[in-house]
Amino acid sequence: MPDMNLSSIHQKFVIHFGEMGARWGMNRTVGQIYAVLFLSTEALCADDLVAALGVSRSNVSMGLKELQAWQLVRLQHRPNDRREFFSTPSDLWEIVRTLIDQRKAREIDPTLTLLRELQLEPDFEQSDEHTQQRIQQTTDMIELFTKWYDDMRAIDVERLEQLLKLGATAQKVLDIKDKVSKAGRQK
Amino acid sequence: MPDMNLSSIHQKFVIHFGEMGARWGMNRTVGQIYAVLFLSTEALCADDLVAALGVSRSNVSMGLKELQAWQLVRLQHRPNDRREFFSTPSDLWEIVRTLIDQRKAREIDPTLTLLRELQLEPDFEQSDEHTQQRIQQTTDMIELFTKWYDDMRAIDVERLEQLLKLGATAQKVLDIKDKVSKAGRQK
DNA sequence: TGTATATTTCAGTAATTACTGAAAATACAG
DNA sequence: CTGTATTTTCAGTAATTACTGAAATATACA
Repeated sequence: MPDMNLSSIHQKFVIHFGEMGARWGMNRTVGQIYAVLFLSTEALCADDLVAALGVSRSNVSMGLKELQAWQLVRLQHRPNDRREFFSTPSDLWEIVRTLIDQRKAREIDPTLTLLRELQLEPDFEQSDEHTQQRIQQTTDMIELFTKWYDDMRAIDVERLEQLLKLGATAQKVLDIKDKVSKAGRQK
Repeated sequence: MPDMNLSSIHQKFVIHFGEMGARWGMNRTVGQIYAVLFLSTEALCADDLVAALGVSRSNVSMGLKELQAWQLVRLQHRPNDRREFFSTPSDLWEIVRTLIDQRKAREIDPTLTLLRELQLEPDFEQSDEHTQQRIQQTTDMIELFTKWYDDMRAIDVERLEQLLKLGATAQKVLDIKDKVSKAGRQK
């Protein structure tokens, strides 16, 4: 990182998210571009990012393309300026949702597709019990998680936050519900 | 993949998890080793994996080391046999928990540490409002998720499964709880 | 249309990561 | 100890991925 005319805080944040980005299927530069945009008060153009990060213009261009593919950045224009300016959604929940959606689409969904295909193959029934079980278990678990996630996606942020905060307490509430319905059935 | 004397089902599964492994901070071979162990009825030794995957002995050795670091495989010995045999936990929930724990420890926890450090820096107060907010928001969100996950970790699998299956329904139950407690307060 | 500005593409190169084979270390039975 | 089976280490190499600069393309508008 040669340049980086960023404050100490920004610099540390950007470097960290560069490293993290690398673990998340993006690369360091992509992570860093995102971090700069995330902390920036206003939308930035490609050259701003070149200045901030000290990487080549073409690298920034490719990085922005990738971030657009992930739907993690917004593109906007200014009057009398033909440059493109980029920003991140101000709502962090939206960012997190997008991230999960994208990773789900790239990793979970193809896996689920494969697992279902395997179960339909003629060989499947002939494979050993254990293999069948493993594939079934995995399918079931992914379906459980994805259905749950779809549900969570649908409810509004405030309630979702409430629900997450409750954590294990929720379980206690459900126990009560359970007892009540059992009692109902016994009548 | 030269060798692979695996059934068609196993082969497809193994190749897929190899590709996925690569996106998950492991590499292809590590993913493939894991997949073979996951589907195997019995524990396997390093040479079994060499035979199954057609990669070098040293590659398998390194892969197994990494899987042990992730705590994703179990090591066991057989009487009158010096070799080490490896297997995966039979309980898929345990595997998933380990995976989440490990990724949390490698990605989330260091990020949280950094964010907290940034907030303690003298520069923090001087940075612009937006930056402060972003860092605060991110910290809060990570804390929300990690606390929720800790809660979920603590409850037993059966109830967790029940809770996940409820999904958005849980929210309705909580609404009722909410109304009840409000009514109580009004008394 | 031409020109200035902005963005993208891409071949070449740099950097990183993965893999191998050979040698070294370890474990253990006799 | 000695010999043998097993695992690990590591230097060298292969493969992959990231990055750059230059050229090509696109865009706006005079």
